[in-house]
Amino acid sequence: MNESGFEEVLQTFLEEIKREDKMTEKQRRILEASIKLFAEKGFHASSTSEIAKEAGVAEGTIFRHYKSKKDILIAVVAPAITKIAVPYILKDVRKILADNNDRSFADVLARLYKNRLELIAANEKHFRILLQEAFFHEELRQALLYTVATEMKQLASQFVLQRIDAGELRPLPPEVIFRVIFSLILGLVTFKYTVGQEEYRMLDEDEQVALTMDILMNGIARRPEHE
Amino acid sequence: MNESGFEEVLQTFLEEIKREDKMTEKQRRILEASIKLFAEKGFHASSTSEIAKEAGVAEGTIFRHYKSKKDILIAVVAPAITKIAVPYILKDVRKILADNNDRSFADVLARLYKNRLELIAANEKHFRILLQEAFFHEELRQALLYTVATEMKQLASQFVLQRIDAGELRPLPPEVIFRVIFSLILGLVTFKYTVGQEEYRMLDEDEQVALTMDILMNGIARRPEHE
DNA sequence: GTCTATAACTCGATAGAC
DNA sequence: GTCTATCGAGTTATAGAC
Repeated sequence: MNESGFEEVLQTFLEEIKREDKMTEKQRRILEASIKLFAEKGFHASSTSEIAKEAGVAEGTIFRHYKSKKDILIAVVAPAITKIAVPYILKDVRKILADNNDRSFADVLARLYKNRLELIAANEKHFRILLQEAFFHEELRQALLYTVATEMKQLASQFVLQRIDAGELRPLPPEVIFRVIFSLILGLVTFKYTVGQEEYRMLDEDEQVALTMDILMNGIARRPEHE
Repeated sequence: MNESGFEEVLQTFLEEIKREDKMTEKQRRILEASIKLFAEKGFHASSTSEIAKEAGVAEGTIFRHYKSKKDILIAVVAPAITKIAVPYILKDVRKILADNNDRSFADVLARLYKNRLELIAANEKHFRILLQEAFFHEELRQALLYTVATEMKQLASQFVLQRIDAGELRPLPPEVIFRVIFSLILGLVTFKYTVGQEEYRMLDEDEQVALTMDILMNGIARRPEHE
């Protein structure tokens, strides 16, 4: 899974634009260069002169098409997020949830967790920048949240409800279950990329995921044995 | 709890410095102004001229004491984090873990969660900036992590081990339990401040905490009834 | 309080398409 | 000729630096 990296998806996106839009050649190159530079170094660290140079156009040309630098961001990067980043982020989730109806909930989730960790490891730099920019710019935050969060929640809730109906899970509010599942992956990622080095290596990643799944399914409370 | 806000703790810190340190009056004022401005608007948004103005010194004076703006950040703000922010963040945690030895684990945790949500709600702006700057500057990230994370983990692990020994919790690796507990509060906070408005209000905060505790203690798996 | 660099942004000149 | 996309030197502001 994740055979196609971010760059390839981006390429497809750019070809689509070329085909369908009535942009000039230069305008397309500005757009392309902006996405590239913003994704590489972030919005703030990319100057308009760099964008111009990368796109092979004069700096003035940029402002003929976009009235400010922020305009490039919201007019160009926000759609790119919803059209590139979001499908890319969700692609595997759909596949994993759809293809594994016969597996146990814990098993599906373990796959999902490992896949998320792989996805982030493979695109660490892009995630950093996306996170950083989302922190700064309300427009991008919304582009991300109202697509990724909403859709992921929907996918997960549906899956959870199925499993509740099947008697595999306790009948808890699905949005709470989703939040807990999401929290645990968020925590795994956070620990991996912050405290990371020292203690994270004490247990390997698979063990961390397995133990987390165990706690998610069974809780941490000791309970009286059955017999 | 949390009677004393961030500003008061800062004040105490500044008075201490005045008393004990052999800094010049101007140097102290630069430090004071830097912390104030960085905490208010963040590092990037605060210019050296603003700092100079706020401190009532010439801009040149700043560069006599610190060779660059980033120097101010790591030489002045990093210590301030470990001396102000960290004790402030940990204060209530200590109290809650120490004062509640007779209560159930779930009960203590629920108190802790509610307290953390209160702490963040009361200092939302400062947390935002701290998070943002930690994201950018390795030095601050370390100042935070290697004090907050380490100490909090130690406090929590100790508490968890007690409860494992007492037979209240399953004998799982305490660092994993800590990570899960931490993840869940991180998730609660993240949801509150992002997707927040819509669905978070469907269940009130106390209910969210209670359900999260329930899942943490008992898991989400349906199990055969005892009888 | 001056200096230098660099950021975002402007605008008159230009040149090829029709 | 005119129109429109383009160029790029120049403007203004503000940063950090000393």
